[in-house]
Amino acid sequence: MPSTIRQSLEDVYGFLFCSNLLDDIARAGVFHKVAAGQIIIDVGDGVKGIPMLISGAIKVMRVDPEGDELLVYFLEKGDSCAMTLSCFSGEMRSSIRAVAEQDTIMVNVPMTEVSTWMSKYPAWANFVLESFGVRLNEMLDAVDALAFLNLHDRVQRHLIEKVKLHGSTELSTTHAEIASDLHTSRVVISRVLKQLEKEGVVDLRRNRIEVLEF
DNA sequence: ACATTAAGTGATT
DNA sequence: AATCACTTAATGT
Repeated sequence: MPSTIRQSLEDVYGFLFCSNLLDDIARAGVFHKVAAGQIIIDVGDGVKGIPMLISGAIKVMRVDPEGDELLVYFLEKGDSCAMTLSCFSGEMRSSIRAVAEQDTIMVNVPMTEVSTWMSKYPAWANFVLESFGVRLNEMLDAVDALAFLNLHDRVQRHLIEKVKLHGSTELSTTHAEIASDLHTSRVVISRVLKQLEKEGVVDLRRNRIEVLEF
């Protein structure tokens, strides 16, 4: 078991980190297997470390006081989450909700190690800073989409994102779920999807959307 | 066959 | 683009 964990770390992060650091991660990191749909962290939860994805995908979203959600970005294999990095000093609570988009394997690195390795391993410092930057940019993309794109284009973007993420043009999702991701109502998603179907962009069936054009 | 859940649609704001 | 108030279609028991 530990050897397979060490091996998957090697597979995903080996090109970035030396074997000493990989050993440290394997030793100090806490491994989690999360089933699709499961909430990994919720608004208000204490943040105990930074997650590093081994496989699968995680949906990161904002939640309004009524409990309605808005997708911010996805995390994939090799990604880390920047929001948790802002919890460096002191006890800070999560400002986002993270849900497993697929079955996911990840390792959680405790905050204490995150900071000691910053000075010990340049590659680690680089990784942390860079992933912070990438998250920030993805967040700006999400803001842009919200501010500048009409719903039609937002839906299309979202579908393409999902296709890339799942590595398949067959998406098993519902109109209601997309509506929740984009923070709108199911009825308008159904209408937008009907429109996209007329344009030949998608093929619609119950619980299934096939993206034909992207 | 019946109940439940997903999706389609016209009308209204 | 949102909401209401249905209708229709697909699926599970």
